Amino acid sequence: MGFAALDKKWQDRWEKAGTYEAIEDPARPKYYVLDMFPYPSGAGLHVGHPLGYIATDIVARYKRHQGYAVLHPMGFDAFGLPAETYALRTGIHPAITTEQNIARYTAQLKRIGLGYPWNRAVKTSDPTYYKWTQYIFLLLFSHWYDKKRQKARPIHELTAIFETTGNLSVEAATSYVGTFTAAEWKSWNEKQRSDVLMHYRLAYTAEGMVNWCPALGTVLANEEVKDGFSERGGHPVYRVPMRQWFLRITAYAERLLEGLEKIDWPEAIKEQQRNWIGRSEGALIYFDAYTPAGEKVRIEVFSTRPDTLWGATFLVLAPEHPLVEKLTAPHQKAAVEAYQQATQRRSERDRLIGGATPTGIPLGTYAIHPYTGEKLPIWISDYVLMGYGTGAIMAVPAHDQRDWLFAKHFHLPIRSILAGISAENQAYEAKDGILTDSGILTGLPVPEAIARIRELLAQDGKGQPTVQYRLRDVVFSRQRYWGEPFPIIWRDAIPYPVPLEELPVTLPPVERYEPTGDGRSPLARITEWVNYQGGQRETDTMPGWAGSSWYFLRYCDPHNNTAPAHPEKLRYWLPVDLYVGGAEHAVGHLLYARFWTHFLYDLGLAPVAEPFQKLVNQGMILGRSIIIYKDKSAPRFVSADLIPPDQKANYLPIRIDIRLANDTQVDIDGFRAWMPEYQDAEFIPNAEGVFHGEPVIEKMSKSFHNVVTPDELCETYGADTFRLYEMFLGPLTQTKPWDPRGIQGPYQFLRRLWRFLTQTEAIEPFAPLNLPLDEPTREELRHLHHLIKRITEDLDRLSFNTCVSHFMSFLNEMQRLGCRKRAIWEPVLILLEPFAPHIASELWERLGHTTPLQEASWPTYDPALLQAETITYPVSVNGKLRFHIELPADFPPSDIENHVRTDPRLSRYTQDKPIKRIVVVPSKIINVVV
RNA sequence: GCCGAGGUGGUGGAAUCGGUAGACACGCAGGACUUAAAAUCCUGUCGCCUGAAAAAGGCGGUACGGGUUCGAGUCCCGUCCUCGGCACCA
Repeated sequence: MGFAALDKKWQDRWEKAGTYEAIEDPARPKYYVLDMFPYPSGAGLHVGHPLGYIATDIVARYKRHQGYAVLHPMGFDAFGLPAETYALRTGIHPAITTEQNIARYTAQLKRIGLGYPWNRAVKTSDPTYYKWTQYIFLLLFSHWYDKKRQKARPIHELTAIFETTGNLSVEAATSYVGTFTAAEWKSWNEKQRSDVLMHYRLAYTAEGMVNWCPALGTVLANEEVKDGFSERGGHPVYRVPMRQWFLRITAYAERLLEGLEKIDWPEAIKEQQRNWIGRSEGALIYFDAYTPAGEKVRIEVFSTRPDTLWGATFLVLAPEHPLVEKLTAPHQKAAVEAYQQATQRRSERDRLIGGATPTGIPLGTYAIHPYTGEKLPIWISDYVLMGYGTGAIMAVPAHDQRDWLFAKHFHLPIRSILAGISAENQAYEAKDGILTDSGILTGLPVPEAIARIRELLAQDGKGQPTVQYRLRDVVFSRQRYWGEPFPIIWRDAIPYPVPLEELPVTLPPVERYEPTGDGRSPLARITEWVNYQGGQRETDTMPGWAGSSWYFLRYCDPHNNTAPAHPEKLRYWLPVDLYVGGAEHAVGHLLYARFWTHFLYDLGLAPVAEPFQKLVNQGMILGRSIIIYKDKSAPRFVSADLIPPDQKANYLPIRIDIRLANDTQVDIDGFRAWMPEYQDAEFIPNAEGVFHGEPVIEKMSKSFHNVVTPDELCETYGADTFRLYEMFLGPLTQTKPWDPRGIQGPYQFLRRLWRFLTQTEAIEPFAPLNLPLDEPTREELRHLHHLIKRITEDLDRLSFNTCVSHFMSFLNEMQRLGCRKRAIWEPVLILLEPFAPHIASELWERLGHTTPLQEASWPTYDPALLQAETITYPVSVNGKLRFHIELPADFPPSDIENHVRTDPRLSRYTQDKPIKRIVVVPSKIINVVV
């Protein structure tokens, strides 16, 4: 039976009729259900990709039947590295490859019958879209974060404050250290002011450490660097400071943390975001130190355990700490510089992992303990990171394991400040105990000591209570071609925004896609583009996640040419009620999108701060590869079932194209044709004359030859079978293997359904469907209403796999009863529509309906009908099930106990012991206790 | 090491508030139809035991060991294992 013919008929018709367009309707409640839009790669979709899309499609259709105005859009995250790499190799413009891939994706998605409003599709690489990405960037550039008001404010309000009071009264999220007065501000020139403002802007440039590989002439990602050398080519890589764009996401750390409490997301993702933000409370402590020249400087350290101040025996600075140079004694200068250089070679990531043996160098100078006046030696070590806290710590080896290791290795003193605690063999890190030898803190328990010292430090001007976040400002520039250009013009080292009316700044055509030799993006080579009205354009581009940080807003108003989206439309649709996608975006996209939405909320441009009310992570679908074994010493393949496990080492495993296998049975001729180099190899089948491969469950990938595409399945079985099977595979959130055999189940179900209702195998030609008009029996109605209840409830809790089972059970039951009655089956078609829209629509039309099935309203169930005429109670004695007892539904509950007591079967199990009591749970169970 | 999720037949999985396991499907076995195959339909399918067999019945069973309860896959405590994330963050 060719269901594929039906697919085409209905897909064409839906497209013509605009069946799935989303329409704002103030009279209806709205429902916004969103998929994580894909990056359109050259490989196309495999069966793993659409899992989430099918789930959301089902939800969208279900909500539509329930009378909601539904928005369920799709688009493409179209900027990205693969298209650029491909362009590097072939010279074909990424825009062309991207366009082709999008066309392919779109066709594949339509083939599955997904009901997207394609007129709302967004494409991040489209200038009409990235115009607004650039616009939002400029908003970030022109705003600062006011900690007092807890929101972003325009930068001109900040300069107004500077002009009247300097920065003394400003509590901002800033990297500016120090204070200035209004007079000072006014005395500065434009460049000086611009530099100061850079420390306040939410999008700013700063020197950031990057992995620079001179031999390759490019900047590398952390993942591309191994032990200081490039993964490709093995060239040395240096950590060098380069000017980069950053977004001040740290300004929103607290709100991003708090916001998690209000949203319905998987605990695992929330926890990851919490860890990523990494809030910790502690204190800044100021240590005075003297340079070899006698100058007094202040070292600020951060500690979550300020109570251990009396246990500090030395200070450690990050090698890149700005005070290192000043504080280095002359006799240590050479060693310190050598150490700094060695550190530079290693990426931050490697520094954290390495750590078997501590390394470090003493500066030869000392810091003064703020309370005891003791001289503490100052060291540098790469276990202290410049990027966290202040880049300097007070080392308390007795109560911090890292400090302990360091102190042991360099024979530095270890001093426990907890009564009765020895730190001889390891650090004691638990936050309990009573302090000793700690001046004014002596005798206090740890928690009280922490509170006390935080107050004291502030009182004495020797420090202050602080909250630190692990979260860091995020690098926002890439030295790449295929991304959004920055709408920024540099003049005399001052960045100026491109005027709004000149947006978008479009990506110019370029002849070569490689980065330039000095680590700038390919755009830097196009002088006529770079030079602009006496200035130079910014030549970096934005990272891949820029466009995906707000696309869900654009869907609400995708063609707006005067704003990212009209506030009224955003107010109607937002927030996203259900967002489905992979867990790999836990701390990337999902955090950035929240950050941007919080920011736009502050500006009144988004109606909510949290964009995604409910989030669900769909599980991965794994592939099933087939491996065949070749004798290592001869051109001979041996059937897998003939090889004892201990002999496997003598064979070379080769993955074959999954299409050459029928289950584990291998098509040998097919294999020979597929891999001609083994044309003449010998194949040894098992005793039955069959040659077997061995199945392996692993990621679906082209290189494993185990990719199954939705297209081939839709052609063979029809889109509805495919949809049903994807859902039937298991719970949405779970990782599960693709079993090619299992598709038979849903396929049989749909065929059986079709045959049973139409009484024919034939799909075409179109024939009216005459179902008996008889009154359904009570039993038939009960089955129907039971189905309605189960499907509705299971859809509400996103349990799609059980829905499919319910449909199958129901058909079994109706076949057993021989019930084809119209009154029963008509509502079932509505229930089935979200899952199998093509077949359900066809049957609906054959029943004589002229309005589309999609507009039918969802049936409701009658609880009274679910009540059976009799109730069968399981009767257990002392918890063991013994027999069943059937009672009329209206049997008075109070009489049940007596009824059971007199049942002749009971005595057999009570063994004449007296009955202690009888527990009756109405309509559930009866338990006799003896 | 820390955090999170989970462990149920040959397989995918079901059991929503604790209610007396294994729904639904795959696979497998047997049968009907067929010259045959495909397709379709029917029967069986957690293990062990009583029974010639059908019927019927008994015992054990949801990673392991305890506990709470009339009753535990479900709740509590401890142990083991698997998967995912983080990992010198002071």
